[in-house]
Amino acid sequence: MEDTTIIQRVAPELLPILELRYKILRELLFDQPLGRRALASKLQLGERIIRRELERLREGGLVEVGPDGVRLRSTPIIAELGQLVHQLRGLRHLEEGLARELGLRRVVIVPGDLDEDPMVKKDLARATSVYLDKVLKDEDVLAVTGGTTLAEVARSLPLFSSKRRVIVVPARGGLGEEVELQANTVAAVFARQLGGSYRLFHLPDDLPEEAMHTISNEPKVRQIMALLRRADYVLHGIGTAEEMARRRGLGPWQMELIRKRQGVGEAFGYYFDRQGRIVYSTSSTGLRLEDLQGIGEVIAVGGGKSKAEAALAVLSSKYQHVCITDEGAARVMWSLIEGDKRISYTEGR
Amino acid sequence: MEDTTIIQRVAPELLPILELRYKILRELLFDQPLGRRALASKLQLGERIIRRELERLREGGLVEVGPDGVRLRSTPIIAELGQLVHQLRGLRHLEEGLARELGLRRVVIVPGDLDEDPMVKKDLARATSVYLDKVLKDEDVLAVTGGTTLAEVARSLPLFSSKRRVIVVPARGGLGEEVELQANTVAAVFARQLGGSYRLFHLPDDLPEEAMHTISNEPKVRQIMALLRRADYVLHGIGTAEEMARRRGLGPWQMELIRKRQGVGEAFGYYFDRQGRIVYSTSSTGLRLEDLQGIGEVIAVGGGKSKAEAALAVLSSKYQHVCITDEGAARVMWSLIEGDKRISYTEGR
DNA sequence: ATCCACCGGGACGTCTTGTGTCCCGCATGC
DNA sequence: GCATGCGGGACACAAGACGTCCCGGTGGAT
Repeated sequence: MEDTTIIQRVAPELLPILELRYKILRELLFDQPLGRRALASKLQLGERIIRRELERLREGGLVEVGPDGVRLRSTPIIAELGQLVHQLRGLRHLEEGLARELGLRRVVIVPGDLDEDPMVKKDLARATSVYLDKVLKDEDVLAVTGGTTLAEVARSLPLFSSKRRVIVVPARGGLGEEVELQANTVAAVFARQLGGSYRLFHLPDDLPEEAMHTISNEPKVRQIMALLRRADYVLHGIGTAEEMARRRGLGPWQMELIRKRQGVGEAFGYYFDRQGRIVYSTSSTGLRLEDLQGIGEVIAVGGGKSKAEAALAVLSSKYQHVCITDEGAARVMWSLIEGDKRISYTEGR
Repeated sequence: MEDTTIIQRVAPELLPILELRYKILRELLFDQPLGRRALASKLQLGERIIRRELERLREGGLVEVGPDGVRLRSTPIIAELGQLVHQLRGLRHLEEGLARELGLRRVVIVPGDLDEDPMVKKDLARATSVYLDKVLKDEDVLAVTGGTTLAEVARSLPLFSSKRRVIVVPARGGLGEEVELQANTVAAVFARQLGGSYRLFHLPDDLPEEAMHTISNEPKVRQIMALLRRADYVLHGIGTAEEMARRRGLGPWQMELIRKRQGVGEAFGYYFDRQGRIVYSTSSTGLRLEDLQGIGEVIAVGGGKSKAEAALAVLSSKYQHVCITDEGAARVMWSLIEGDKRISYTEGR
């Protein structure tokens, strides 16, 4: 295991420290001597912060301080520090790049590839719980879908630092899958692990539209729908169009249509092409896509190279705010984005 | 340059953090689950400290916390962390080992070997100024000898974080060397750099004993001697017996006597063998060896493989409290100590 | 020679974080 | 049922971080 990997796991707080000092040293590489007010201004940092950091850099023999400002004492180490920072940042670059390209608030990437290592699902789950632990507050409403990833997330919730009195609601109805993977069950496990409460949704997710209309007038259903629409957080898995079409029991002509229209990703019964455009939809009970616009934060979770295209499709729909994925999927997404840019550039010439 | 070397220079504060976390994880390797009060007790640390560290280790996925205590989640990383800590400690082990073996309060080692790289003298000087910066207070009295190393130290004093109103006194008289290397000059440069004051010692260091007696009754000389005897710190260089005998102008029969008696190191006109026993002495003006016993802290500075034996001789005399040296000298000192131990062991059987 | 701009160092008040210590409810073993 | 150890919560106090301002020094421009 690389030293940088150990440090990332054991003392991740080193990175911001090194980043800051590298920033200062690099600035001095371009222009020296500089005073700390000038450095503070250039780097948009507090004067006191710069003073503290310069003190430490001086103690380490990297700079010397004179009446006219600060000078470097050792320049070769700066490039090597830059490389170290880059290594420690590791997936941080990719996280930030994808967040920027996809217009997301946050991307969290765990090492590995779910396609190659099933244990990565546990890491995805752990990262999701850590994230939720940071954002969830008492009395928040959390809507969750089903599926294997979210079931694993639910099992990981003991990682929470403290009980949280949230209301957990299934974001969709049952899909005829194993009871353990249904949104109802996931919601119940979530709630129990968090010390909160939950509401159940005793409906299938694939009713005919007429029945859907009739049932949506039921008071209980309206109540759950109202709760769902004001959820603070929605947590949902990412599926490929093909996989989800099969799970929803779509017929061959429907699947052919989706394929023909190049649908690759699915969420909430909607099928998206690579650009995030809806190419097909099935009615579904529970939250609909347009309901997501009123949600505080929509978190998509999923990993594995094979799901990268689906993830990109779903995320390009601009309904999500946060994505938690693995390195395998992230790298493929990045390549696809880069490829898209090259095509756009070629088309523009 | 190794990553660990970069970290040592740019963010040395990482080491105590990793050491602490390694300590906790290693304890759990032996015995788990453990509660934080038990860990606090075993490791002699505050309960709140342990709680904070466990929180971070939990966030990093290294441990999991249950109602019955803390368990490890990932054991292979612990051995690797141990190796990383060992690497980061670098010369710290040698510093602590030598301090222990020589009964010193502190040993400071800078990388490199003065015999191979003259720049190491600058590093020795820098380390000495950093050390003095930490210990010197206003109104302290500092006695300094001469020589090239201390002249370099004097030039390095701008590294001090703030002016210090200390009184600097030459610890000995002139030796007929270049004026720049004389204790008087070194003292003056020290004082000027520190913003303090200094006293001069207008005497040669190698007067005949009768003249020494006569002059020691002079009021001015008595005054300086009184000041020297109550010095808070003495800073002196380390010389080989041969080199110093030559500088002091000793005759061939005297040098032969020192050699015959296996004198290898010299300080304050005293010549020591490997065990720190005095094998010869010349009268000298200024501080005498026995005066050192009343000094708060005696700091010896010197480096280079070729001086290791001399350093060991001087330090074995038990007059010093702190030693600042380089890695070249330190490693040879360590080997000599280990060799002494083997000889003692063999002789004991 | 004077003025101005920038420098480092000093310092103070406020805010944030760290730490020691204690307590509560839970779980387990006897 | 009791004792012991657990994690989590919380509070008071201590320590450190930070923002902000000021002073004297330095050097360049006029």
